[in-house]
Amino acid sequence: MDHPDLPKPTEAELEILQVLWQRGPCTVREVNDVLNQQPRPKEMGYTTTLKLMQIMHEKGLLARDENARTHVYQAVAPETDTQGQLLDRFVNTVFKGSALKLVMQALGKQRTSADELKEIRRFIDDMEKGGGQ
Amino acid sequence: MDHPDLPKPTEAELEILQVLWQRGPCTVREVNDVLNQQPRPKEMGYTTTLKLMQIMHEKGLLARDENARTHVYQAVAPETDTQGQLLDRFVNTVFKGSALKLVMQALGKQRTSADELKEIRRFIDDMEKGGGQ
DNA sequence: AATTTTCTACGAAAGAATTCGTGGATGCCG
DNA sequence: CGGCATCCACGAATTCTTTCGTAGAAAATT
Repeated sequence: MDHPDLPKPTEAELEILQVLWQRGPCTVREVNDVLNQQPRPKEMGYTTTLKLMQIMHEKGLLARDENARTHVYQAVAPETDTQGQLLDRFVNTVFKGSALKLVMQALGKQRTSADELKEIRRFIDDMEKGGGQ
Repeated sequence: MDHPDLPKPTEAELEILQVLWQRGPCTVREVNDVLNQQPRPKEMGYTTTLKLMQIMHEKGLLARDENARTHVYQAVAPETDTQGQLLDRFVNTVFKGSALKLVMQALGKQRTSADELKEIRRFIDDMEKGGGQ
């Protein structure tokens, strides 16, 4: 445990992280291309992406390899860690801390497939046996 | 269906909504007091709360009764609607649309009580019987 | 009736997050 | 070599959010 704990990524930063998590280390060009392929309100300029990634690097969100002229970036924190952190925050601010309410809304809202429901049930079984409390 | 769809509330706005959802129609003074009772990084000034609630009113997030000199505000959208909207957004941006992943993280991360787990199980049972698909 | 308190309105300041233009360096191609 | 494309750095402009000071009207207090 020696993380100088990373700041909460902003919306735009999160989009970039998604790309890096999904595709592994990338150049700014790659990230920018991917972002602009996927549907978005407004095209994102190259220098915008660049600037964002530079800031993220300063903040410690991204590591980069500067050996080649074209730098290669990658996410520092693994996806699930960040998801967990954001989820905590979200549950607290939107559901006043009740994970239960959140889960029920999530299950109710999206039409969850029978398979998924089964999987969740299995998951609950495991929790009750194993790691309870 | 005639909502001019409400904008996504900001963090600060969400705090105000929480108060209004919990306590029903309130004056600015009440909301401000409640906010300052509950633990927060920095005391919120009265005019700050006022301004925020005025803006929320302009945006259509709050309705207000201006009959008395002291206006009374209330949330336009019910809590669960807003939670649902934010949840959708959140699932999409953070979990790439997989409600399943979100649920599993939520259950795994927070230590969920046995009672809560039971309740969720019951909920799943209902879903499988009733509203599935 | 004069003072003090409580309210709204308004606008501007302060802060964050995002977008973009420009300049200089490096590599590539003719 | 000379132009052209690509990259990084930097700083400024823009936009969104939050905070606050001030002013004037209405109510309450003395």
